Amino acid sequence: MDPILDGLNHAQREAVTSSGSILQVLAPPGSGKTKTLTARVAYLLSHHGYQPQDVICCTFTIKASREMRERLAKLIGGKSESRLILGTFHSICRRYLVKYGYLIGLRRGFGIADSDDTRAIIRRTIKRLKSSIEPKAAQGRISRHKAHGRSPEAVAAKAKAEEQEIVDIYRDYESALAASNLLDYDDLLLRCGDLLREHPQCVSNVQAVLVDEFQDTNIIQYELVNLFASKNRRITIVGDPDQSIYGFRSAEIANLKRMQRHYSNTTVVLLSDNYRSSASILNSAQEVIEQDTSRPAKALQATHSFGTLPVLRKLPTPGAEAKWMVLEIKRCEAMTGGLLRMSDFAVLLRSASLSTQIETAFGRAGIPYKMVGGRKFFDRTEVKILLNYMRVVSHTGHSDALLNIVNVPPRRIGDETIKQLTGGADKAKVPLWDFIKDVVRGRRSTEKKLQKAAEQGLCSLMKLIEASRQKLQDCEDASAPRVLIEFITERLSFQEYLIRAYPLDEDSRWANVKELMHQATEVAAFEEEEVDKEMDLPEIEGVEQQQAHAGEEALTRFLANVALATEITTKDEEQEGDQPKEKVTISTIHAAKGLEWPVVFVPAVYNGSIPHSRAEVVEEERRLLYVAMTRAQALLYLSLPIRQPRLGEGEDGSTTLTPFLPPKLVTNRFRLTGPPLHEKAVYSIADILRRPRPSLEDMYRGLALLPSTLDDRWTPEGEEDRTKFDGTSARDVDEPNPKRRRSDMHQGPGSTTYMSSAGYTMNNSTQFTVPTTVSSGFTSARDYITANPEPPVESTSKSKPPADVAVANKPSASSSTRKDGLTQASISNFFGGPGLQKREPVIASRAQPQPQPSRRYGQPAQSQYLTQSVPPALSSHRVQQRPLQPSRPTLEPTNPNGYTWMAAPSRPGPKPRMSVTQERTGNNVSAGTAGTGASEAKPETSTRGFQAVSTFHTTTMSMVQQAPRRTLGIRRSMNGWQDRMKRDGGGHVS
DNA sequence: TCAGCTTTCGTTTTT
DNA sequence: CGAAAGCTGA
Ligand SMILES: Nc1ncnc2c1ncn2[C@@H]1O[C@H](COP(=O)(O)OP(=O)(O)OP(=O)(O)O)[C@@H](O)[C@H]1O
Repeated sequence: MDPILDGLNHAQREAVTSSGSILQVLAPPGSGKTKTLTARVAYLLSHHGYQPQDVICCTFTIKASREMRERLAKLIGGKSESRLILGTFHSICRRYLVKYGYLIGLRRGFGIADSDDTRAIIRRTIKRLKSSIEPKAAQGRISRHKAHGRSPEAVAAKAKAEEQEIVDIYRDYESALAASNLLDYDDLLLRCGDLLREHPQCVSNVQAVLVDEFQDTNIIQYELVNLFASKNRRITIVGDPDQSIYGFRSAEIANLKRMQRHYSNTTVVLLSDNYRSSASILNSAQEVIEQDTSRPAKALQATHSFGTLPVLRKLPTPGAEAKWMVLEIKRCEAMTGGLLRMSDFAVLLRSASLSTQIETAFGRAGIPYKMVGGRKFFDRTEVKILLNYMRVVSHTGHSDALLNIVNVPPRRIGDETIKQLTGGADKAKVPLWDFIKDVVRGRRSTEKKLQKAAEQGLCSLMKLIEASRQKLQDCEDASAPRVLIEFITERLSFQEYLIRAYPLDEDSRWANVKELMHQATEVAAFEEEEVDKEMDLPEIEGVEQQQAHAGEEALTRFLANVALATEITTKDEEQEGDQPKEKVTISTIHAAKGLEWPVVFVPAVYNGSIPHSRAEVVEEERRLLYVAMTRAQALLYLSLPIRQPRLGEGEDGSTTLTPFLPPKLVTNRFRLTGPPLHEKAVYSIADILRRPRPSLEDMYRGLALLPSTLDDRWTPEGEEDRTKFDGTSARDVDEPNPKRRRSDMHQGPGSTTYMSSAGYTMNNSTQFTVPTTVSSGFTSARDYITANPEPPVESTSKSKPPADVAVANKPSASSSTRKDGLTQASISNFFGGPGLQKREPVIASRAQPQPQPSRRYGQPAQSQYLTQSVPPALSSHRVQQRPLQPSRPTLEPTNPNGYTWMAAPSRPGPKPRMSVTQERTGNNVSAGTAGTGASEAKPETSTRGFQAVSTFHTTTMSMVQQAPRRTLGIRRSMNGWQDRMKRDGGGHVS
């Protein structure tokens, strides 16, 4: 068998081997589109005899390109993958323009205008034109025009009155770019289109063109695809309309249809098997996307088991939300016996700005993370300064870069001087730099005489730039970027400057400078390794421009890479051990496109965040949530703070759950707290990840460090669980809730205050008083447990105690050396005991006839039964007997389109129904919009009384802090939580 | 006129 | 919190 087709299913193979010249692979997330595309590249090379340099493959991000190159290296080997023309549209276009741009009159050594340049230029012209348009808005509209290929003239032609202003700015902006020899992101595509239209011979070698994530291409990119393929007309694209999330950047889903219309011989292959996510995750995501009624129904079939039901968690505040993630990550890590590592977790955000609280919480908890997307390394001011120096050195006509550094570090060149200089340069119609040079040399003068100090400053700047340019001339290899950075930092006494300017964090800023140097070095090394990184086309007489000067070339390329880079490609930062960095990923949803993680958190799913308050198209926001959810393989956590202080001015800051998660969907497809992670749940995770199941011993091992084996630090309604505190704790909560405070004052500590903030039934409230009252008096968990060997009777009968509570309450707990009553024995019970290990394969593959939410196994009673060696089937029977009264219609695990349950189509009967019932009762909270926390009164009891009990072991331990500077150790006071909160709130530590 | 300080405002998503 | 505008002493 052809190794290329290994591990592909029938439909995938069909796509890979299709003889169709125009091929569209349309498929839902996780169906192996990228895998298929990669295989097709390999297939075309090996079976059609195409040369790698004759194949163009466009991915959406640089990261995706890298990954594909790596995958191909494994698939075909022989280094031929390095000759592929593979990259983002922008980087491929840049390569063509570097080689052939002169054919369309492009000046050599052009730079790329990043969004800062763009913004600066637009701001300047708006000021000059005295326009009242927001720079941001102007920028967006100009880019939109460009992305549709509309020149200023074209816009002007049919512009309405108010558009006229934009046209002026647009024109001005274009000429400013030209003056600085800059191309912006849109220009890269546009000009490359121009080039290939006028000189198709540049791509006359191209045999095949492949595009990933085609649903996110814009019109220009679509045209580019056609131009690339103009010789051989062999195009393969993969995409998924449901995952189109770049409409704000003028991406058009319609390109799919457009292509079908354009090429009547288009072959369309649909894939429907999902290999990534558990069926329960898929179900919920599917229901989200199906709310879009304009969308045609699509087949989507899970190949994995039902797995663990996704979580929709409510928490008091964003800060609590972040802490909750910390706890859940630690809980998952500790309870899965080494199955999950830090790099298996991802936090996906609608906006990068949401990351701050998460980052601080992770930092305090010692959870290693990396932030991708959002604020970029190359955007940091200190880095930016050096880069701008390099840009000026590389091309002195780059006036914007020059303006950015002309007075950094301070050279006594202020607003007035700058006004004189730019005004003079404008008048003389020469570039700013030339004008400055002339002024310094006394060949020209400004209207008003410059101050002496300013002139001196200009003089020293000129000397520096000239010296740097000389340095560059002398450096004739790829090390130029690094040499220059070093030279400039040296000459500027940059480190001293940083110390002076940023006394608070000069060290981290200097570290960034070091990192920049490192980046420059890496680029150099990279170049030497892969000389043929830039493709060469021996084609026609289109001779590439003489490489001019290797040093200059390396410099422009470095700067271009910086402008096009999303994140730094640091191979192995923080050495600190030979381990490859194990880190949680924090990312924007956009940047997570195409990726997958075993465990995914999507915080802040409230109205205003997603859909974003400024979003133009709600459907796109829904797709965004869909994309985020479908990144998860085994565990999916959505969450929201019920109060967001910064939101809504005079309001109480309460949030509303995103409309994309209507109550019915939440009730049916989500649980409200993190799942119990007992043996079977863990096995199911392992199976979905296709990893070996951890041993029970390993699973026990981590437990000692956990404050709780359950997600019970907050109530399912998202309030502080008062049983975790004594009465004074309100102020220890990171974001004190004013309401809560007030009620504290009225009712005094230690009482049942917290009920006032949640609409519990009386029935429940009587239960609450027990633990709450006790908590202020008892001295140790064990005391309490021995004093109350059994939970309150009604609770046992009416509610379902969390699994580990049942365990913790067993008398055997008293033998524990732990004060929380968690013994090895009880832990073992929790997991069902070693004896049970082999009893059932558990939810495994699609062959498994009964899709049951795995959390069923986590039901409290269950673990008790398990300890008694009752087979799961039986225990579920027992569970069903419990007096459950779901207040809502019990749902079939329905699935309108009939695909969600296909993982086990054979017997959908009563079983699933029962499981869903359990879901409901397990989390008896209002599934409705998260409002003020008023939950519906429900007949069934809550687990409150038990949470209190479980609290007792919870409170005794606090997490072990790994990071040395983060203090803490194992804490055994009854105030574990409380102390921790204090610390967490208080920040600094030893 | 410059530099440094305080104040204010607003905060999507990305190549 | 970071950028940008405003204010004030040198
Ligand atoms: N035939 C298969 N058998 C087993 N696993 C597969 C198969 N095809 C794909 N996978 C796995 O499914 C996961 C998703 O694959 P891939 O990333 O290619 O999907 P995708 O359709 O591109 O997803 P997205 O649309 O989210 O980008 C990967 O882990 C991949 O290894």
